[in-house]
Parts: sequence; structure tokens; C-alpha cells
Amino acid sequence: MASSGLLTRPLYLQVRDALAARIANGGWKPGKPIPNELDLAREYGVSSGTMRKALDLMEGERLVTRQQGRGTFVNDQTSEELSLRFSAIRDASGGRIAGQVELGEITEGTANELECARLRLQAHDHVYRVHCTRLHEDRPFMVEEASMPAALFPRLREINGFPHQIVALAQKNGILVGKAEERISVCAATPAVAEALRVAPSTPILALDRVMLALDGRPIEWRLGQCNLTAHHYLVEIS
Amino acid sequence: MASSGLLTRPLYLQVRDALAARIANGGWKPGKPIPNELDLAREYGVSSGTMRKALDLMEGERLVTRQQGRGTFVNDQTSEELSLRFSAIRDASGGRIAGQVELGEITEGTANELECARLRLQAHDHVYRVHCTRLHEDRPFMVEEASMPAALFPRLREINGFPHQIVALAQKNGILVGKAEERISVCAATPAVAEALRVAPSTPILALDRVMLALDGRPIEWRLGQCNLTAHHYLVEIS
DNA sequence: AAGTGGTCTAGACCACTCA
DNA sequence: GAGTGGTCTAGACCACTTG
Repeated sequence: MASSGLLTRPLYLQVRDALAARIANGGWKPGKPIPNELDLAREYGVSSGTMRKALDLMEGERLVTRQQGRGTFVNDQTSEELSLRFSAIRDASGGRIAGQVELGEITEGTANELECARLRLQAHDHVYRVHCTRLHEDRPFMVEEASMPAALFPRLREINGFPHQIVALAQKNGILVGKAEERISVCAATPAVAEALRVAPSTPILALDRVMLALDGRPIEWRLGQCNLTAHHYLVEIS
Repeated sequence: MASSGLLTRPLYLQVRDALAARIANGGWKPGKPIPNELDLAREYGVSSGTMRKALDLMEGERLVTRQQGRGTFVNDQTSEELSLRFSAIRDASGGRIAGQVELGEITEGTANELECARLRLQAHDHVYRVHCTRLHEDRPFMVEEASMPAALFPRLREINGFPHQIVALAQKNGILVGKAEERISVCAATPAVAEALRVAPSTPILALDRVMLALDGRPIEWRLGQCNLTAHHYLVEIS
């Protein structure tokens, strides 16, 4: 039984935070099972109902997957299903496409004005910047420039080949991914973009301005994408 | 205690269905309170925990709103907040815009091929079709054509001035709105669209293809919209 | 003070998976 | 058959709103 002062957050939220921290800091590994509800309830000194409520929450946040008769497992955010969930672009048959990535340069610098606004940084904070082109069936469909707060990704340089996969990067740096907000507009392809996407100049292009947020609400990536939708579409589910 | 056969759906889902039906058929009115948890639990012969789980579900489905100390209220889907939730188009300051509607003609006919596909109808089912233009601050920003299965809206003709507001229409016809799926693509404005939107021909336009579904999954509306995004943007939250 | 929803407990039993 | 999560019960007590 935890302390129950007057202004305390509900127990199940405190328990959720403790379990989430254990996933973030690597105590529990992606793909591996965690102890069963009853053991966890005893360990944290709460009832099984409260532990269940915490785990239900975490399942909704895609931190764990529960399977009747098998157990509760830490989600691997780099799995196809989970890492693709932020790719709203679909091919003709409706499947999500992430694309093969043709990596441009990775640079580091101080945040510019827009980066400060989107990533809630101070003027002299550092960011990593990544350019890339995404291909689907050998055809480029999107060019993108992404910026990430350098302070959040101390291990960026260690990881080979993943600076374009924000959810993988976050997982390796102990960040729990929450949600993304994407602003969509349209424009005509500039000559440079037209060349990169191999379309005629001034072809109508989908412009994507996306901010990815951690579960705690911190912005972790800002991405500008320009996308040729002639062979694809962008699918949104609104509920 | 309800019957507990072997292949029955969980009790809390059965209870949810019963309560939802009571909202759909008008037994409980939008904006009005429903009985408290304990009374409902007694009425349906379930424990308060089970009733609570059913009500939690319904809150997530936006059928009711619960307020500690006040009660549980049937949501009015025509409220600004709820009716705007499917309008992803935002003005410069980030607010959702529905627009003033300039209504075109309303017609009835048999479903064409696309309508059959999108609305899951048979070849000779009837549909209502509505054309309209949406204005924001006196400027047109979207033209749209919507189709609805005539069978689902027996009371369409009775209702003055709402055939463009699908959630209001659904509520009056005893349909519980679930979610929408919107396919986004880009195109150049055709001369007709350019004139309606008062933009230059071949201006890049956002094309929206949206199917609205009832809570039970039945398609209730298919809408094609063409949208001038020069002063606005489309905002998606992906979780 | 009375009435509401929100949290929390301590169980029982069911359904499913797997060795 | 042993172990897991899923459902369901019958309470107690807390936090909030309203008269």
C-alpha cells in the first residue's frame, strides 16, 4: 500500500511511470516478457486490479503487448508494425510504405529559429540534421530533412544506419515514443525537388511538416517532407 | 447476473450495446444525464465494476461524458467540439474550420460503381447526393460532393438545412458515428474547380476522399472534397 | 450533507497457451 | 495441468459538485 497523501497522482499512474521507466532504461528488453500481474502487484505493493489498470494503460500506449495465456511482453518499437505506424503514405494496394532510404549527409549545428519553435529549444541548443530520399520500388517518392535535439540522442553516432528511423533511434536512446503531429499542405515542385523526385517542375507536391513527440510530450524530431503522391496516397483515420 | 453460456460476448460489451442502443433510439437524449452507475448496475443485473467498464468504453467512443460529482451525460454530437472533430483543416492560428456552407442541389439516385464500393452498397441501392461549397471568412476553400445511403437516412428530407452536417444527420436518424477514413492526394485545379475556389487554373489542390463509418462499421457517407490550402493546412495527429 | 464519479482492494472463476 | 491474462464481483473509501 503506497502512501496516500492528499495531492498524490493516482496509484495506477505512479505504477505506470515506474514500469515505463523500467522499459526506457533498458531494465526490461524489447520482445521479452515481464513478470505476471500478480507478481508485479506484490512487488509494487498494490492490488492486482491497480496493476492491471496500469498495464492496460501501457498497452494503449503501445509499450507492452498482452496475450492471454502467454504473458505480457515489452514491445519492440523497431518491429515493422510499430515503426511503420507513423508512415501514413500508402501504395496503390493500401499498404504502408516507409521506403528504402538513400541517406544524405548528417550534420550538427545550433538550432535555427524554426527548429527552436518546433522542437521547443533555446537559441543555442544543438541539433542533428539528416537529409534523405525515400524510394519505393526504386522510384523516389519523398525527400525529407529532419532535425533532432542533439541532447536527446547521445548515442546517435554509435548506431550505424539508423538516423532516418526515429523510433529505432529513440528506443536505443531510452526515449519512449508517443505521438506525431503532421501539418499537411500542397505546393508546386521546385526545380531541385522536381529533379530529386524525377517529376516535371511545378508538379503538385504534398508538403509534410511533422513533429514527433515522446510519451512525456517532449519534441524529439522535426521533419519536413516533400512527397510525390501520383502513385501513392496519404491515409488518415480520424476517430 | 446475466446468462453465462460458453460462447457469449463479455458482459460489459453486452451492457455497452444495450446502453448505446438506448442512446441511438432516443430513449436517452443528447445533453441529458443518465442514471448513476449503481442504479444502472442494479437495473442490468451486473456489478458496478462491470457497469463502469461499459461506461468507460462508451466515454472512449464519445457517446457519453462523465463528470466526477455531477453525473454521466449523453453527448450531443452536434456540439461544436464533437461535430468539428472530423474537420482536419485548420486556419492560420490552428483552429479547426468547418466553414459556412453554400448548399448546392440535393438529388437522389441509384448508386454508381464508386458509391457501391465506398459505401458497400448493391448496384440498385439508392443514395442521396449533396453538392456544396465551404467558405471561411467569405472565401471559398473547399468544394465537395457527398453521397449517403438513402436507406439509412429516412428523415433526411424532414431536417432543414443539415444535409451537409453528417454527424447531426446521423444523430437525428439514430445512427452512432464512429470514425472516418480519409485518403489524401494532390492534383492541379481543373477549370471548374479553380473558378469555384477562385484560384488560378492548375493551382495545386488537396483532394480528399473520405468515408465516414458508424460505430458498428457501416459506411454512412462518402465525400470527395477539393481544397485550396494556400491559407490553411490539414493537421493530423498520429498516435 | 447528499449524491456523483474515480480509485483501490481482495478475491473467484473463465479462457487461452504451452509443455 | 500449470501458468497466464480476461472477466466479474462486492464492497470501501476518496474527490468533486451542488443545493
